[in-house]
Amino acid sequence: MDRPRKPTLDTVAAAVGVSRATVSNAYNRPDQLSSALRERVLAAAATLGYAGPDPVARSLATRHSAAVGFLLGQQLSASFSDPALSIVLDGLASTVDGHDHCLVLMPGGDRGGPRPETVARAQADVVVAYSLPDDAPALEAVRARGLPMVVVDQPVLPGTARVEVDDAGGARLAAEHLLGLGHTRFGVLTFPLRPDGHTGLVSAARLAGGTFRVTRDRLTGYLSAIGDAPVWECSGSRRELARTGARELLGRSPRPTALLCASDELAFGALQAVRDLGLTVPRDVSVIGFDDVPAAEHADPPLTTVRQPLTDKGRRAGELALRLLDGGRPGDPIRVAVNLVERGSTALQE
Amino acid sequence: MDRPRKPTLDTVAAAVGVSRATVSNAYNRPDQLSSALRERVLAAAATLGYAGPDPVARSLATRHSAAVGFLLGQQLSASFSDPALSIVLDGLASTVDGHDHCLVLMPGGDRGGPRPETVARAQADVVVAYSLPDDAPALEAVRARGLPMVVVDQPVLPGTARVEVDDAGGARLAAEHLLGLGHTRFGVLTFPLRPDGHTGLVSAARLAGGTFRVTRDRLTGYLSAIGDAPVWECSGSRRELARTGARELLGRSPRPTALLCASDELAFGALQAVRDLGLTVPRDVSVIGFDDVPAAEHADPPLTTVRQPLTDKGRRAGELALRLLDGGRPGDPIRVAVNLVERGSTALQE
DNA sequence: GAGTGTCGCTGAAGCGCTTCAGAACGTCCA
DNA sequence: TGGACGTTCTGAAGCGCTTCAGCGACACTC
Repeated sequence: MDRPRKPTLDTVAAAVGVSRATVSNAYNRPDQLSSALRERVLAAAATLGYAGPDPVARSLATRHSAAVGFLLGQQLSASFSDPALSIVLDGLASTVDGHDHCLVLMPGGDRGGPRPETVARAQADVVVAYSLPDDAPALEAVRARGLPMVVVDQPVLPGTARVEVDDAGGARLAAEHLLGLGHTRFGVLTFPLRPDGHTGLVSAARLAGGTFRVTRDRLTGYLSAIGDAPVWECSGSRRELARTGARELLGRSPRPTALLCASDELAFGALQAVRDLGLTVPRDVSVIGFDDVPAAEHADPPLTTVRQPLTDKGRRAGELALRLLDGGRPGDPIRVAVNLVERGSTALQE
Repeated sequence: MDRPRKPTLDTVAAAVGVSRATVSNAYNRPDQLSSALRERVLAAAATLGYAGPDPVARSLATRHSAAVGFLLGQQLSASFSDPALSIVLDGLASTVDGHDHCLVLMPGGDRGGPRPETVARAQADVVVAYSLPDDAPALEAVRARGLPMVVVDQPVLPGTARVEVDDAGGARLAAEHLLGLGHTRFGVLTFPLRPDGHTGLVSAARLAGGTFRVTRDRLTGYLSAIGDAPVWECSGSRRELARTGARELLGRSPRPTALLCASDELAFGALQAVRDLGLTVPRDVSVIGFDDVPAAEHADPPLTTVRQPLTDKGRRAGELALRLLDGGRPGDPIRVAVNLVERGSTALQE
């Protein structure tokens, strides 16, 4: 069953009796031919069932592909359930989408980031990396291909554009807020330090050897202000995991009076855990988050948290990506600001 | 500033002193040359900084691109906050990722589905469409390009592979459950019938003219069992919108004793609305959802809902996509099963 | 009426790769 | 010894497009 061969530029050119260049121009540079001829070309294309220049061939000839690659540190499912990531991605998408670009998603497996083979085959001419572990093999694969890259929340890589957040500073802000309220006994809840599925209390060695920069920085920010405190690591930024972890932390004696969480998502789990134990936030336990996702404001009680401009981060990343796409230089890192948003989940500790 | 031209196959071939075909074989058909030579080629490539065959050129030559396109009915932001979509996408991704394929996301604008231009330029050789409106222009664009397509939750398109769910049957199951519990006064909460941002009560005409098949079917399922009932349409499947809508419905007199929601996400908003009014689920109001996303089980109270196997749906879509990629025929539609999961959000109505 | 533009179109090179039909050179068996 | 076969490598065609120099032809200008 040989289906009719797909029409190409040549097919159309032959049908109209013009050169191939002219048909190409009809699609790409309407000013290069008379509009009458252009109409004839387009009409012929329509009757022949020609849907326009083949994207792959066009990419080869023009040497760019109108696609932005996105390197994810986790599986797609985890990514999609992470509101912070979703918002960043949305900011990014809203920027690049307006320019007829597609997003090529390269999800990470368990090993922290996409497989290098996936990167090697992906048709994108700029790549955005987001919260990968420092040693993700995909980063090397991107470098090897010589693709321009913008890294968000990521280790400093030479030659890349960057969007940075002062995670440590933000975390310190949160810790100092609690200190100012008179808290002295803390528990810390965090998402992974390494992509190995670990759950439980974190040793100093593990903390120091963490490969997720964001995690390390937030924890460092917390601990540098409050001194030593038990840190519970969840294997993902999921509230159910945090609920379990928070119960562990609250079960220690003396019981912490404040829980510092590496993300809002974890803080939501902590709020639930406090309720589970018949305690009240913030009377018995203060809880503080990080990110300020939309749900933070609507939590019960509304969550005190460190705000980072997530949409903006994504948008900035998108703009940088577009700039690199145009052959621009990476330029200086863009730093976005963080600030503390005081709401109802933290209170004075008598 | 002319950066050194990127090495190509020829560069490597020249360096090693072999033909271009041999270098190509070193990457693609190791059995076609001695392993000693292969080693030399690969070593030369490494020192030259050659990262392997260019994906675009390779795609042009082989006429396939190892990418699966995904047509989204909504903007990326909405997509990422939709747990059901996320789970489907994850199932899909886990299937195609194992085969070194990437996912090319084509987000929809406000108009219901991606712009045709985006589709025309996307480098994918199979496309998965998910919950687009019946009349999405992107569908026509895919057809025009002659790309194979698998449609999920979608109108029947000739020549496409399909994954289907009995939405109407599932909804009827839910409605009959409530009827069996003695309920007689209902309210229905739904996500959009058309991609026009409408919020508020739904007229019969609007219902009949809805362009989202899933919405239409679920509502039809509900209403065919319970008879007439007020239907509130939210402009997205977001719990905050549902919370508002549910408050409206519960404000009517006589007050409904049961709320049927087109998705779990909407049901979560409904639960909140009931609480807002100082009422209790399920004593005062029963609430039922659709999808059975993971959070349904952990809701307060745990949500009675119609379960559809979301991950499985995505996986099936992925398998179909891979089959089409291999030149396979679409075959018969795959139907996945739905069933009622009774939990704590529904109860007898005295 | 020679010089200068502009407009509309074409020819041909080239983007970086795959692939297929051989060529060259053993090896093996009869 | 010679033919059949394998193995290893190569030459060249071709994937479908963009783009750039250039060519007529026609319209202006002084």
